[in-house]
Amino acid sequence: MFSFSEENYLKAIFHLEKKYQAGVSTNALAEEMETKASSVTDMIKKLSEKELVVYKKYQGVKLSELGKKIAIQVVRKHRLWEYFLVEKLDFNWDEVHDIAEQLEHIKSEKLTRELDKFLGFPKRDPHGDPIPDAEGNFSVANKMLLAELDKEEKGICVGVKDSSSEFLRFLDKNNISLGKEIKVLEKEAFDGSMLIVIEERELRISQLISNNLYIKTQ
Amino acid sequence: MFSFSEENYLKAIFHLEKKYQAGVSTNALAEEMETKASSVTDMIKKLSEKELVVYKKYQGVKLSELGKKIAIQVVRKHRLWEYFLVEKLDFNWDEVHDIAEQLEHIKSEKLTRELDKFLGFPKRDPHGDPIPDAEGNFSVANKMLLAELDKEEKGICVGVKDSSSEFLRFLDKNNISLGKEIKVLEKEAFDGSMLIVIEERELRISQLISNNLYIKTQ
DNA sequence: AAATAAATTTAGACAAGACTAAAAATATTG
DNA sequence: CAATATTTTTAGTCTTGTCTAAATTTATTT
Repeated sequence: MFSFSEENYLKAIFHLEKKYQAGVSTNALAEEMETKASSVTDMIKKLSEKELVVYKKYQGVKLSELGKKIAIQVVRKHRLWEYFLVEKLDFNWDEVHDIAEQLEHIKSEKLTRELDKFLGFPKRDPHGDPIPDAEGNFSVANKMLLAELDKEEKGICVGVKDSSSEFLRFLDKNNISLGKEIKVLEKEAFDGSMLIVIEERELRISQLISNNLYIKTQ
Repeated sequence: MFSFSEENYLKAIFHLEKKYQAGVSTNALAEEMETKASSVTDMIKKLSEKELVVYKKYQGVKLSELGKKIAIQVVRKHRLWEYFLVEKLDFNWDEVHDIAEQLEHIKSEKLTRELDKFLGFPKRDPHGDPIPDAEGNFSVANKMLLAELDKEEKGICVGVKDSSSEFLRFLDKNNISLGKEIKVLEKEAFDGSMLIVIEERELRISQLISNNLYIKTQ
């Protein structure tokens, strides 16, 4: 059907469209794909001929309806496999990305459906990102950054913005993980740090941390 | 590490070596890989340069120790995934081959180890073929063809020789599946057909069938 | 608004893996 | 054992996806 490379481009455009609704620039895509701008131009032309993207020279690129559909299926597979690796094979949530990058390209609708069923139709992957259903619908999450919470407000940890191994290990070390409730006790205006309660423990975290933790509020 | 194509060639040579111990011919490999002899020559040269195979012009090809190790790992992954698909995702044993052909190339030693553990270290895949362990050892199977059994002998169905969908569906229809005991009641010298008992049912099967069913004897 | 800077595209090249057609080596046969 | 047939290899081409370097377009300055 579509090559790994084509699928990776579609997925990258899908993610970048959130930030650049007007159209994803060649350079932004090149950076995301860790390749050169000229290679991106080449690939965009091919995707455009296949009507997977809408492209006008020098104007950036957007996904077509078809392109978006395919991108979402790749994202769906990626996140289902991540869930599988963590929940069934005891992987740590900072180890699964590279393997899921491979597994997301396995072609079999039935496999994806059956995997979803086997996992109990999970709604979020181990990083808290929503898993689209078979039709491509996200059961949307009103997640926000912990940093946006005010004093005395609370929420449930549902994901991370920065998913680097370093950050994930920091969270593990401090026993911050998905599903746990976090309450803000104090916010320090001076440096943006906050004092939080998690599992009865008080913890002071810097703004860098609270800016990279997603929580779901009631 | 190695490309999908390289891994597929190594696997094909591994399988063909059972039949052609003296060396696998270019044509045999071309047929197995469903490609042209000239393409095979090209690839063999590359594998030879990487010391994955031993090759002398016009003399056929054999796996090196390294090549064999890699081939066995691919076979291991293929069979573990087949087992996963049938046992965990409720696939039928005639549906899993094409998907396992894709999954066998996923690169992660940890994934393979964890999958093996998750599945309970199975010894045979759904077609009855042995699954090598992490070190590449087959816990060998003394399987034989049902056709080789004599009157009044019995065995346990452990696999198929022909794994075409047609054959597998025939078996399902007649409720012949892995793990079931089969006893030979009569053998007809004239046409090679036999009368067997399986789960208290008597069934007459042709020699074509008994020649394609592997059983394990005590 | 011209001049410079930045972004993007084009042109030409390369590696992997495949193909066709032709040449060379090995096998088989009368 | 020469003649024919078969197998295998070589030579040259193609596609995919990438690259560098140069050209072109758009954006930003002064």
